[in-house]
Amino acid sequence: MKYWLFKSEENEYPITQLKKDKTEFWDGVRNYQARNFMWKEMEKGDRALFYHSNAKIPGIVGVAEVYKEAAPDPTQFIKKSKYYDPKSSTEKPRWYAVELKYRKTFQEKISLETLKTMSALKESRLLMKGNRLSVMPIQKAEFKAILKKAGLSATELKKELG
DNA sequence: GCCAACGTTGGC
DNA sequence: GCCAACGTTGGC
Repeated sequence: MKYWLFKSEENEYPITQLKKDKTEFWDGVRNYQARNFMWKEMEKGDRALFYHSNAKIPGIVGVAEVYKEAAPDPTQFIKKSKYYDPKSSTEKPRWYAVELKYRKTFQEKISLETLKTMSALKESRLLMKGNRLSVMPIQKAEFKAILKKAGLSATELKKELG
């Protein structure tokens, strides 16, 4: 079981939408590192923190899981799509994405400001300067510390940790 | 809306 | 393979 963090712009695709949709194919990622995490490393059942970026108060708002392992992102083939990539082909797709499944919304958002105060996250990739990755790995201990901060009960914590 | 910090592209 | 120009991300 691996742990991840997915960023989503709050005004584009908030967690409330994922909750409604239940599952969502995470298309539109056009960064090789982020793609490789999804394509090469993610497995069904992996847990993911859901982060709202470009929000008034950016922060982690809940938990999702990898529901389906990576498949070619169809938007790369659609000329009219803003995610269209003329250098990609169906024979050799360039972009892959996983499907996420909603799990849980925190009672309260854990703001970026709060995250910065957590000693468990001192080494975290999320807080590293200039980090712009929209999909990134999270250490199990970091994931756990965040769930604790979110006020999950021992039972819930165990369930979300998997 | 600004801008720092990247990542990508393409000419050479 | 270098690097300038350009595009994007995301906090503020």
